[in-house]
Amino acid sequence: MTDQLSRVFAALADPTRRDMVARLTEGDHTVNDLAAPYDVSLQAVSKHLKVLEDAGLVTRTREAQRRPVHLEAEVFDLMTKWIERYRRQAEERFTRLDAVLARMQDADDPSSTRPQEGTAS
Amino acid sequence: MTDQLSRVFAALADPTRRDMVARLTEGDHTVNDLAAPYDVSLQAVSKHLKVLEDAGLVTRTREAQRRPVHLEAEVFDLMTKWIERYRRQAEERFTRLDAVLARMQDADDPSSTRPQEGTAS
DNA sequence: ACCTTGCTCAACCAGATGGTTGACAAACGC
DNA sequence: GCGTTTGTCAACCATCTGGTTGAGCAAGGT
Repeated sequence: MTDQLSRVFAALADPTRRDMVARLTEGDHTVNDLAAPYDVSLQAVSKHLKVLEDAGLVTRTREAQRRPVHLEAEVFDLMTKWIERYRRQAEERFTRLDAVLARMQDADDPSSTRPQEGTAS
Repeated sequence: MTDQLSRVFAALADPTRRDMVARLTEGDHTVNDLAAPYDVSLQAVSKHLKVLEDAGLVTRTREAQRRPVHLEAEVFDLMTKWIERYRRQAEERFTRLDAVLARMQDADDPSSTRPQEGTAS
């Protein structure tokens, strides 16, 4: 699971991490700040942040003794591109299938007026 | 990890499964058919399909002794919605931040370049 | 100087994941 | 009926994951 796309999907497969990302859209947060709503140790949150960081979804800088976490929203595009590509492809196929079904029904239907000949050669 | 969104993300975090989904956009495939390109046992592929099925990305029907696998592309919307929602939010904040920075620069003397993110109302 | 705050690293643990092999079921071809 | 094709189920195994606690480090506050 070395490629980034896999890491991004894996990172967002966890509800806690998704919630963190959601909250980071409001703006940067410190680790303690992020950890507050969850009923887990600070270390667990730190681990979650490492996962998000390795996926490229987040960066951590330094500011005094605090380490503000910043969302890198561009990575979303990676996913969106993948998803949209295949969804579009699936939809196109679906449309083509509809066309095929329509033609089949046309050819099959005894009451059809059959205004055209068979498959054009 | 019981919610569907988590299962969908987790399912797509594996390159083999993503490739399967990609190939299924061309149309339904049998399990053997799907397994062909990969250097793993048929059982492993069967497991991958179970993961995709549990995520709602795929359905398996029966047709003679074959079990054609069918892609359920609507589930993509679940992800797209989540992603787009937060990406939009992040971008909006980004825009607001730009506005704030512009105002700061306007108010401050150009020489003063403190990178302070003080509580702007 | 010393304590507190904010956070990470290391070690450990239970459970999930992704792979294997072996057995078996279900439907067709003969 | 019998074997073949197609695929699943079960058991096992190594590794990854998400959690824990304990130790420690870096930067301010006093």
